[in-house]
Amino acid sequence: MPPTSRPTLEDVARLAGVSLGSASRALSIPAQVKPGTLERVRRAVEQLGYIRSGAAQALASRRTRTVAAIYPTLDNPIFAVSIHALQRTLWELGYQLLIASHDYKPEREGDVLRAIVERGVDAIVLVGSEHSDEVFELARKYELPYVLTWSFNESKRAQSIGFSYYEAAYEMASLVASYGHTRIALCSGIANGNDRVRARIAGTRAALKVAGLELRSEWIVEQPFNFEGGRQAVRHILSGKDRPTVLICGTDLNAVGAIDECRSQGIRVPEDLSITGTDDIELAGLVEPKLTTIHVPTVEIGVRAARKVVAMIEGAELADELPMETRLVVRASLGRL
Amino acid sequence: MPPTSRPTLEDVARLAGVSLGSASRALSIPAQVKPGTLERVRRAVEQLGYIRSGAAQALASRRTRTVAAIYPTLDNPIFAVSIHALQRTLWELGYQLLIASHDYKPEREGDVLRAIVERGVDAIVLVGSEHSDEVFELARKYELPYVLTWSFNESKRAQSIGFSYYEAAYEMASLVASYGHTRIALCSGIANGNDRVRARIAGTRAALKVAGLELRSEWIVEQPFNFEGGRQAVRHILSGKDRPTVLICGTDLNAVGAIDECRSQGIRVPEDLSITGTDDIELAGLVEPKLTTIHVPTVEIGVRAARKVVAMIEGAELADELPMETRLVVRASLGRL
DNA sequence: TTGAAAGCGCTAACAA
DNA sequence: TTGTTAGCGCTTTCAA
Repeated sequence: MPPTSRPTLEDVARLAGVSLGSASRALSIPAQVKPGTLERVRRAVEQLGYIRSGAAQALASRRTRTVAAIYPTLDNPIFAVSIHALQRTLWELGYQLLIASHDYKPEREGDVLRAIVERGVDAIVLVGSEHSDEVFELARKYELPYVLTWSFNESKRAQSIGFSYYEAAYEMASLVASYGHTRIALCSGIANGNDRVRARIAGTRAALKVAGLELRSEWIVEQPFNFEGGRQAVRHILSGKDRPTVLICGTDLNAVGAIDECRSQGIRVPEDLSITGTDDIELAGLVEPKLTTIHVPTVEIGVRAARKVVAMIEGAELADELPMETRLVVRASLGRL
Repeated sequence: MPPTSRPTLEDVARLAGVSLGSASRALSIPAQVKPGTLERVRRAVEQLGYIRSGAAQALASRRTRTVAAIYPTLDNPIFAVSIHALQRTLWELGYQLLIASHDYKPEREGDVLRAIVERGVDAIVLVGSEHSDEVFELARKYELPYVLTWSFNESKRAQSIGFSYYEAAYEMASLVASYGHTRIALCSGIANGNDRVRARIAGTRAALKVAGLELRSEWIVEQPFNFEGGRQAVRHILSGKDRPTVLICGTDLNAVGAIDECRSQGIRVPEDLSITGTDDIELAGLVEPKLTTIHVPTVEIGVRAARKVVAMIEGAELADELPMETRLVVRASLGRL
């Protein structure tokens, strides 16, 4: 017979014949409670099917045991995989994940964060290192620990878990140059409010400069990170009178879309146009031709972000993070000239 | 100068020169407050940078304005897209999304739900109609409204938002039979604890029966819903002495994996083996050959689940749901015999 | 190790 | 329309 309304800790204490305080301690700090008492509380909990009230607990303890994450979007596979790892790891550590997105509209992030703060969380996970002042102020004001993910930054002011987009882009551009390409286009993603995109452009440009090459501004194509963005990029570079021999894409999604557009326009990859990606999603090894890309530690970012953020909440000693490794994956979509 | 600690409603009331009650009402039910009072409260809120405490609000009002969703996994694109829509719609309706997964281990779902109930949410979104008794009991005991998504079921006992997997599978199998295939294999997904998979098998079998065909048990391959599962399915059906002429896949992910395996084994699609998918993810139109598949209302499921669940929370009148439409998408991967 | 009691910050019923 | 006040269910001193 379940009681008509949700049992409270007081019900548990009464049934167990102990005080409210002891019942609370039995659940939260069992080490401070005699085995006998513990056992009686345990039995009462079981008998009543008691479940703590998170709201009351949160109000009294000022801890919610939940972490919020704000992503640009949830439906990019790179984020979906990482979010999955984040959620699993948080779960193992005893935390829940509250999730939100701003659809690549950085200006909305403040509102989203405000709603989340109102809801109550112990810490937040953000993507990238560029956020509005409002975001950082809110975090400071409410003493919310946060970790910046995906892009690693040296600055000691914030914890970050990720890799250097600059370095990754530099490596790819160097590889492309070493294959003899001189006319190089970049499908970079949309730079506004996105530090990763800007780092990618800068890294690409730097590597080309070392090779004595130039990244022409008309060949930097800003497109969303999806298949269609890749298609558009191909259309764009084909519309000029001069044509590049390679298109470096900021995500594999763009690259796959670009390959598809080439196929429908009868352009051979890599013979007529080489295409490279970034991320090394599973699909990269499945398309024809297989994608030359950069492997990034998608799952590991989720796992480490979870651990880091929990460590911050719990006031643990924080090891200094190092930038994570990326790795060129050379496959057929990049040809030699 | 931000105050040293988070301002409370009492601080707001004091600054505005009104009572705590009025301040609360100004925020929650502004219609019951005089414009002048409202304005003073509004200014005090702004001046203090006040943000409500969700925990206190939840404790006093017994509402968290949070909805939980439990998915098998977050990194299947079909779920990622739907979750994104769910989150967006909930956000528009003023609710936050707490998200969890059980990695296709239905037996873990009870534990996950327990933790969520403890955390406190106003309602839950579940995938499929098959759940452990524990799940339904928990929902009942804590009077948690829930909606079952993806698979539509007639039963009036629960609200569901989705389509008929049986019908969808039936249509696909009918199409396949009408193309002259008689030796038909099915990569179904893993049936244990998954009503959608079982409905798919039943629907396929029923359609074939009408066509005078049989679905051989050795050609029902249970594999996870990912690329590798599709690859394995191809290996499996090639290992028998008798070979099917078509492989119907339960997800496009399987189908794409299957196509890839065929390519690496030198099997032509659809000449040597036809392959069909389910879901009509964006990728389905990008692979070679393009996938014959079933379009399912991925985004719409997320949107309607959000609306339904909020309606239930807010005690609104619930319209009867109808099964959602699916649609065959015929492309090149299915050949005629 | 335990019990008593004072909040945590808000909502909602009631009275004015 | 507003103010007053009693909780919501827990944690956490403090004393015993």
